[in-house]
Amino acid sequence: MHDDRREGATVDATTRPTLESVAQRAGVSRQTVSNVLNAPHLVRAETTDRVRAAIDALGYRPSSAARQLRTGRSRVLGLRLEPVHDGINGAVLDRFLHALTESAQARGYRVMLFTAPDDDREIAQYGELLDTADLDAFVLTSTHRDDRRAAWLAERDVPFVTFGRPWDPPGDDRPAHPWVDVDGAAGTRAAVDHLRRLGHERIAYLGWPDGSDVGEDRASGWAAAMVDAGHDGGLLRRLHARVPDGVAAGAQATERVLADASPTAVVCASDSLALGALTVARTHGTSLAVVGFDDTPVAAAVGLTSVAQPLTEAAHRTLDLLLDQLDGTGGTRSREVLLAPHLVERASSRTP
Amino acid sequence: MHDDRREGATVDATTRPTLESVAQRAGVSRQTVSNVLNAPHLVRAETTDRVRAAIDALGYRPSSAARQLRTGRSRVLGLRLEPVHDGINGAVLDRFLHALTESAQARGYRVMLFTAPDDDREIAQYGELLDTADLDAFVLTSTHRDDRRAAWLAERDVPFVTFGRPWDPPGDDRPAHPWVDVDGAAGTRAAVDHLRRLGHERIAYLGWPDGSDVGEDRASGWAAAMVDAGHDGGLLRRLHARVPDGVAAGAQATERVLADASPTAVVCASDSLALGALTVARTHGTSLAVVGFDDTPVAAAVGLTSVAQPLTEAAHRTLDLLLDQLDGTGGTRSREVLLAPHLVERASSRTP
DNA sequence: AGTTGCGATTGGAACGCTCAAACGGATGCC
DNA sequence: GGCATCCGTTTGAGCGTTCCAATCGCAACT
Repeated sequence: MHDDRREGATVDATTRPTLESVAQRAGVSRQTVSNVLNAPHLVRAETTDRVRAAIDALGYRPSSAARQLRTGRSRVLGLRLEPVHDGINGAVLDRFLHALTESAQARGYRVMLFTAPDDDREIAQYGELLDTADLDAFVLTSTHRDDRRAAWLAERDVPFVTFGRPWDPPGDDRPAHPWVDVDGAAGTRAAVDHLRRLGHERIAYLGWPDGSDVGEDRASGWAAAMVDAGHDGGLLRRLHARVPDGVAAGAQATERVLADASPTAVVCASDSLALGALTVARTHGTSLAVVGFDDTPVAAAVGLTSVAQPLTEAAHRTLDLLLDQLDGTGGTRSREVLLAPHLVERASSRTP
Repeated sequence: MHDDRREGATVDATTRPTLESVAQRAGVSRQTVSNVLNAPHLVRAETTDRVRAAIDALGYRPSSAARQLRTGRSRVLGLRLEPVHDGINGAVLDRFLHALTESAQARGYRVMLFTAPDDDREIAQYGELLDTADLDAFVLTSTHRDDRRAAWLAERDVPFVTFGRPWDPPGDDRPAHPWVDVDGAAGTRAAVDHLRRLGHERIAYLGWPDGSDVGEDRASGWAAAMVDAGHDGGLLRRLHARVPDGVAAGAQATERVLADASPTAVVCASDSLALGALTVARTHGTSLAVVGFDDTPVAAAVGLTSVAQPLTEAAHRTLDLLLDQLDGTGGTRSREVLLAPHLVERASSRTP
C-alpha cells in the first residue's frame, strides 16, 4: 500500500480535501462523513470503517472556519496577557499559561491571546473577540474586588472560569461563577508547620500592606498556625511586617523585625520578599530560616524553600470547569476548586 | 440622537448584524458594504458615509469565520510555547510573547498558541494548524543548527519569521528566510566597554560550554573587546570560564577564575551565572564587578547590571517582516534584522 | 397485504463573507 | 446619434461545514 493521496476522482493534488471529496471516495454522502466525525452512533460500523479509511487516505482535516461559521463555535479560548510584570513573581501567570495551553491542546481547544491595559478595555476586547472571532470561552486571571469582568460575561452567558476566587464580600449580590484558586492560607500554614518541625518557635511573617486579598489570605494562614502553636496576640503583631513587594523592602523589613522580635525564621508572601530576607540572613551571618512563596525560578536558583502553587493542576481543573460549560457534560462536579499548594524544601529553611 | 440599535427593518435585537442587515439599513447592497470595509477607494464618499453610519448604528463587526472561509486567511499568527523553562532566563521568551501579542493586536492580528515537545511535533502542529485553522503565519523561536522547521515552512510557502538568526554554517544550501535577532556580541562588548570605563582591566567571562551558538556569539563579543583593549591570548584563555548555566555553577566557576586569574570584573552569559558570581563577590567581600545578560526580573531585584535585549522592538520588527509577507506591501525593507542590546547599569558593576 | 416504526443515509438549505462578472448611467468621442 | 469608456454599484455563486426534513430499506405488527 503505497502512499498515494491523490486518487480521488475530481480531486487534484493542490486542493485541500473536503467532506465532499472524502464522501466521494468512500461512496457515501457528505453528511455521512460528517456524522462519522461528529455523531458516530448514527452510522453503521461498516460504513464508519470505509469513511475512516477515506479520511486517512486523503489526509482530510475539517476546516474550523466552515465549522465555526455553521455552528458558531470555534474551540478557541481567550486569555488576557497582562502587562509585563515587574518583580520576580510575575512568572506565575506565565507558567499557568503554559499549562493551560497544553491542557487545552490535549482536549482539542486552542488558546488565543489578547492584551488590555485595564478591566474596561479587557471587557471591550471580550466584545470584539466574541463578535469577530466567536471565541467559546474566556479564562480570567487576577480577580479582585469589584471585578466587573465576571458580571459582564455572565450577563451575556459567555462561559468562563476565573483563576482566582471571587474576592467580593459575601453580602454582595454578584452571581456565583466557577473558579479555580490556590489556597494561600494553607500554603503559609504548611510553611509554619515545616519550620516548627525543624524546631522554630518565633516565626515571623513578611507580608504586603493591607488591601490585597491574596495578601490577607496568605497572612491568615500564618497567623492561624501561630495561634494554634499557642502564640499570643501581642507577640504575633510584632512578628508581622507589612511592606510593599520587592527585594530591598524585604531586606529592610527583615532587619526591623529581627531587631524588634528576634525571630529565628520568617515566612514571606512572595519570593521577592524572601530573597530580601535571605540576603540579610546570609550577609549578617544571622541564623534565620526563610520560606518564600510561589516557587519562582529564582527560588530554585538560590536555594530558597518556597510554597509552590500547583499550576499544572490549576490549569487542568480550569479546563475541566470550562468544558463542563461548553460540552454541557458535567454539572455534577463542584464549580469551585481550591487547590492546596505544597512546600518545596531547599537550603534556606535548613539553617544550621 | 438616542441609542436605538434595533431599528433595522427585518433585524431583531438578538441577531448579530451582518453585511446584509447593514446594507439594508444603508439602502445599498451587501457588496458595497463589504467594499467600504475592504476596498474604500471603490465607493463614492457619500455612500461611504451612509454605510459607515449604518455600521456604527448597528454595531456591526465582520465575522472572521465567514471571511476566513471565503478568503483562506485568518489574521492569526501561530507561536509555539516551549516547555516550561527552568532557570532564570526562560522568562525572555515570555516577555517576547507579551510584546508580540501587543504588537499583533495593534495591527489587527491575533496570536494563537500551541505546544510541542520537539521540532518534529512542532512541524506536525504546523500542518494541523494550517489545515484546520488556516493560520496565516508563524513565529519561530529558539533557532538552532539543523533546524528543519524553517525549511518545512518555506517549502510550503507559509510565511514565517524566526526570532533568532539561522545558525547553520554559511556553506549550507538552506534558503534564506527573514529573521530578527539580538546581537549578543554587541551586548558583551558593551559590558566590557562599560567596565573598562570604570577602570577595570582584567575582565573575566563566564560562558557556557561549547556547542551553543548563542553562547559563542556572546563570548565572541567579550573576546573581541578584550583583544581591542590589548589583552594577550594566554591571559584571555585563563579569564574565560565555560560552565553549564546555573547559579551554583556560576559561583564555583567564579571562585576558580578568581583564584587563577584574579579578575576585578566578570561578564556573564546569563543572569543565572551572574547571580552565582554576585553571591561569591558579596559573601567573600571580594571587590568584583558583575554584569549579567538578559536583564531578567532577578537582575532588577538584586541590583545586577545586565545586558537587556530590546524585546519590544524585536517583537515589533518581527511583525513588520511578517506583514511584509502577508500584505505584500514591503519587499524593500531588509529581511534580516539584528538589534543591539543595551546595558542596564545597577549596583553590581559599581564596585567601590 | 397494508401499515407502522425504526435505523441508516441523503439532499437541500443556510451560516456570512468575498470573488468575478454583469450592469446602469454618465461622459467622451467620432 | 451611435458607440466605446469609465465609475460606482449590484447580482450570482461558492467557500466547507452542520442543521433539518425527507427518504429509503427492512422488520415487525396488525
